[in-house]
Amino acid sequence: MIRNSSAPPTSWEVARRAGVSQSAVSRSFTPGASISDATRSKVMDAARELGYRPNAIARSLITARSRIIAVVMAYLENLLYPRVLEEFGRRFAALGYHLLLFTGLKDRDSDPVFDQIMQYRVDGIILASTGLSSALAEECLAAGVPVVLFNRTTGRPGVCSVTSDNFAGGGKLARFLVASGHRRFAYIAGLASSSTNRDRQAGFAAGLAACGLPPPVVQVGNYSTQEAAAATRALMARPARPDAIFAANDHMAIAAIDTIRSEFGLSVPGDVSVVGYDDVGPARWPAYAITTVAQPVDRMVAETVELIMARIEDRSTAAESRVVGGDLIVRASARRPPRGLVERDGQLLYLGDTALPEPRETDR
Amino acid sequence: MIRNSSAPPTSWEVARRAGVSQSAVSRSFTPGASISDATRSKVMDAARELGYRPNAIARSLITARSRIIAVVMAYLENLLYPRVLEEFGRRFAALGYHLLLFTGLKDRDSDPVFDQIMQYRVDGIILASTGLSSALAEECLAAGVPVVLFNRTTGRPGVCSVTSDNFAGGGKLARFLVASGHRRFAYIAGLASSSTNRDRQAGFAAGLAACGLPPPVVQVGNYSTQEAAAATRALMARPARPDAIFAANDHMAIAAIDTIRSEFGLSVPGDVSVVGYDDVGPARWPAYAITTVAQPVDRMVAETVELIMARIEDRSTAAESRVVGGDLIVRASARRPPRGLVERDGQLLYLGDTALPEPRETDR
DNA sequence: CTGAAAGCGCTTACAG
DNA sequence: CTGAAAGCGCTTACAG
Repeated sequence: MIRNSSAPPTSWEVARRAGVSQSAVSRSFTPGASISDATRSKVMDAARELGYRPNAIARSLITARSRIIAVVMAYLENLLYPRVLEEFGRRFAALGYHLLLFTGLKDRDSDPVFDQIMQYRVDGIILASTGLSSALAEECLAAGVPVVLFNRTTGRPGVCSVTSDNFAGGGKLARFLVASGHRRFAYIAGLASSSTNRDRQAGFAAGLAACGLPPPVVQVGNYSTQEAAAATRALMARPARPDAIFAANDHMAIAAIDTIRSEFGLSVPGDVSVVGYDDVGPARWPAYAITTVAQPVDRMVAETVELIMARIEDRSTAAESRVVGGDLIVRASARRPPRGLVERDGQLLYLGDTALPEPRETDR
Repeated sequence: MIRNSSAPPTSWEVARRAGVSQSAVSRSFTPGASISDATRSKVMDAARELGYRPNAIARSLITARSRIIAVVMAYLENLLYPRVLEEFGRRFAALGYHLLLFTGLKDRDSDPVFDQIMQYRVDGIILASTGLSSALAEECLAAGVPVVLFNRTTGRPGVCSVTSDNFAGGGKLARFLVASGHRRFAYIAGLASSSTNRDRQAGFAAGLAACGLPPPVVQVGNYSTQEAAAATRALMARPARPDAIFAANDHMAIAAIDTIRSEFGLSVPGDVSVVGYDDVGPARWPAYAITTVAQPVDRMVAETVELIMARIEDRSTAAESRVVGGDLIVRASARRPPRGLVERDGQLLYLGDTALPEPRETDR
């Protein structure tokens, strides 16, 4: 590999060495371009000798396609998101797209972040774990850049989103806990600004209502370990201690279980049942064994990629909200109901009890 | 905001609207460029009206600086890496740099990944969690792109790296366990190709040797939950069951603890002590409370950023390997020694026992 | 199939 | 301080 300077070689240098035009070099690296085998192989030889790689930046400029997708994922502490990120990495790599990651941001102003994203002329934007979702989505819409909200929705129509069926999931958990004989229900809420949190809570309350029960006592955990622990303390200090706690995600359910066991010396599920949402890795660890509603990450990522790619192909494609279902996976953090359990693929699922009423969206 | 077409406005359009030259527009967006306040404010007004943002792609092409850093992080399952990623995001954003993330890759060939990275003409590369480190580092070196290995080293001199002092950490754990009266030592190894794993093991063995003890029994866990569980089973099935297990990282220590408790019905640390490495979030969860050596993530990230930026400024800067120390944090997963414990910042640390010999690098 | 040429949207000497 | 112009490294009609 011969290199005359420290700068990477250009298509002109390859052209000179191969004895062809610069256009021929470009065509050799463009799948489907009209070029003879003989020319292409001369070019490829020269390219190899020089260590040439097409400059994606220059290509982006002329084609107005960067093949870069911005992913905004402010917080990675909840293991759901790292898993999601890996899956996005895999899928987009297979399509020849790359990920520009915006993480570790404090939730202040959305404008600077958005400016950065737009300056790189990304082909699409995925908004996952961020308090900025709504504001950013708004700006993307105005700028005409394809955007998909992942694991959240916004009131604004015209914005694509992919979520699991949080309302139904909350309802399933309510019926599961009622069927297991619990009587005093509590909910540890996530961020108030999160649609996912609101839907889970609404579904939970609707599920209880359908069974003739009042809404749960609510304490706010804001998806944070510290705040969820504090919320648990507040709940456990009540005169009428709850016997079933639904934490808006597994990450907070872990904090709740730890707090109940280590600070109150009580047993989970002996004294109080705790259920979560997501089915992240630690939910499966024997120390927690959380009964939870699974979010089908692979499926959700696949749908998101599909929505983004369709809108990159054709920007006028109408907005769409995809909702995918998730199973209630029964483990050991909550007392179990006498019936309705089914084993599938080595996992115990709760499919419901026909004796119990099913809440509907209209109950919301 | 007026927009005539769907394409974002260019500096020419801003120039026309502001009644100045295109150069003036460019200068208005270049900090330190020579431009009058009057002209700049005319330009800024026009830019705001049109929704103009400089095209970073075009800028990159002409300046030969993309302000993009590639981060290769194949696996995010170990929570250390998401935390590291967030910190990189924060620090590079503050410097006006962006992260192109390569994750979710299977460890096959390094070439395709490297090709992708190079096509975007990134200004620097950080190689963190990947089996491809050595091969990729080699290619970066050949291509003259600044590269820093994070949490690993390569035999090759000339490659920058940032690690914690894994050898010393392994030694500290050995002395800690010896001082606590353990006699039968085991090591659950990470990937054989990982320098971090090798250093921890070497330090552990050297620490034991300095106390006149033989090397630990070794089973390989390859940093995987499944394999670490299998390794634990193999260790616990031995006639002379170990009374102290050092898992090469916390992620595997968790699997070991779960396996010992749930499959063997034994107590940690009552029947067997388990120690780890990293001090990731779950190590602090009461259910595990892992005694572990902390990796000072913020410090390691800061050093990495410093190394990368210095080499972006001046490519001829000589390679450097930075090693930062980490404390042994004492929690409840291992029996404690009678002395040498000190409380600092609300954490219990093991500072060593002067009665015990300290292993040295030369013992390796 | 091939090459000469225009142009993507900027930055930056250069001359005034 | 300002503008005209060259040029970054490509893609892609256009003409042959």
